Amino acid sequence: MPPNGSQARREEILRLATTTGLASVEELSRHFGVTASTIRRDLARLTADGRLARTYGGAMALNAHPEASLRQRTTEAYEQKRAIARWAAAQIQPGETVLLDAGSTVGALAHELRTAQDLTVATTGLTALHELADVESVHVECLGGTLRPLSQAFVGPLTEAALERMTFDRVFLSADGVTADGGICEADLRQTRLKELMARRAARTYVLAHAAKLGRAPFHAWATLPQGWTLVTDTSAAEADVAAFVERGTRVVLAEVLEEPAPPQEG
Amino acid sequence: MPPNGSQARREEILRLATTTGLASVEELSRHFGVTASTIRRDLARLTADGRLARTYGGAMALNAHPEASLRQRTTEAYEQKRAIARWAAAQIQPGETVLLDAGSTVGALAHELRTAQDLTVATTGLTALHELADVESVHVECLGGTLRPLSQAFVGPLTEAALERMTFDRVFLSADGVTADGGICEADLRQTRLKELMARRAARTYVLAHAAKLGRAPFHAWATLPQGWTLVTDTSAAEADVAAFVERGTRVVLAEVLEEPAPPQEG
DNA sequence: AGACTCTTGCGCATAACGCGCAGTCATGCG
DNA sequence: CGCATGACTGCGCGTTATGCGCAAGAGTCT
Repeated sequence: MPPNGSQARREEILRLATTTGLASVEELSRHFGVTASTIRRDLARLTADGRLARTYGGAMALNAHPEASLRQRTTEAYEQKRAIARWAAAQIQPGETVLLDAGSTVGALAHELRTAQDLTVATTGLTALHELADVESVHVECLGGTLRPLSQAFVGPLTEAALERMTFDRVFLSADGVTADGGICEADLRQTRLKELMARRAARTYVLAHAAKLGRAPFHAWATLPQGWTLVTDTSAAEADVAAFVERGTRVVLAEVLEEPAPPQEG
Repeated sequence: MPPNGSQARREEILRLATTTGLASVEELSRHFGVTASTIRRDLARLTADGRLARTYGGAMALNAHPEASLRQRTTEAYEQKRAIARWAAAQIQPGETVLLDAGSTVGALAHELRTAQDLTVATTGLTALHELADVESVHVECLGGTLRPLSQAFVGPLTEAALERMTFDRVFLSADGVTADGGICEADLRQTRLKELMARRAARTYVLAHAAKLGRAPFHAWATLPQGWTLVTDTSAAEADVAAFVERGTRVVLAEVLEEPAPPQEG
């Protein structure tokens, strides 16, 4: 027997919500033979614990489980990342095969590619995989490998072996930090090594990194890229940062954040 | 300029909801300089289109996009699948390395394994991957390959190549149909070939299929399994169906659906 | 036994909701 | 040019869900 009646009911509510996708207060109330108040209390508690989301007449499952940390990262500097992703998506020609790294900015690119038509996408990241999983018009190849929970990225021998079986028109890399002389900075040596391999398998290499990542070196593993790569950042980048890259012969693109949103005419 | 003022506002609302994660009616009302009624109308429309979910004071993003078809499959015969998954999870010993197929039943198994401690899971399915992506105590290996959107499964040369680099203590396979003489029935020959390979790489093979799948052959691609595999189904299986498997020397397990849920005392 | 915690049901004030009506603006047709 | 049409918005009202306080029941520990 479950430890506690009310606790068990909450778990069951959670289960119903995640499977059915939605559960109304009234339904739940009838199902358990308790008052709507009790159900409401349960839902309030579950919501407070961040385990589901409240809707008007009931509750719904939370996409939740992973991505709590990732989603947060996705939202920060979202406009910049989106602008970068848009520019990157525009570079891709019909019929090409591209390689997408893990990371939120590259994830934003994957989102842009949902509307693409004649395209093959290979990826080492779970984010891109998830973005494109239901898109029938895009051929998706997953390189596989060991999943790193934090970055939602695949690394290791399987990934590298898969890489050796493919080449790409373009590769889009993410980074924890980028410097003009060092290249890409990451937390994990396996990850930097993989990025180097990825760059080597593609005709054109792009690094997608919004302005805040330029000149930053939060970790100590580095990936050096072959000459002729393109840094795609946003217009908020400091001129000095950009200049450092240009001096080294790196092409720098400043993606513009376009202000399509409605007029915020505060009344 | 966007086509229409109200249309643009709705898109913006949607964008705010997906990035911020949540947007209140009042905030939106102030942001756009319109009445709460208008916002409510927008939200109602967006909700009706299935593009976001309504909450009490506002709206929130919908995890939405994938799984529409998959989630539906997940819910049907859910109790049976869960019982099967529980039994399967109980078989796995600490320190083992197991291989999980794609499919909703195996996905339920992956869900059960979220609480496992010392375990390595390899998978050819996106569902299992997603279930275990945020679980730090489980080591996850993705075999990669071509993603089939419908079944959310990886197939093809990359998957097979990755398989050749690993062996497993147990493999848990899904099936569109199972018969005593034919084995596993699937829609795609690549998928059946892969399942055969998977079975060959594991010391023990389990096929997870709820009662409705027994004796069914909805498609015409077949995977034959090596002797000594175990069929895991539920107690609602017809005796004749079960007998057919037992006669052929297949071990059959009937997982019991336990009725822990609250009394459905309809008033 | 008595105090305490947890939980539940009930009643009520409040806030959010949906709906209908009327006014505005742009478009299109006679 | 005038008027009908459709889309959109603001406003008011009745309906509904919500949250809170209070009291009662069940179980536990001292």
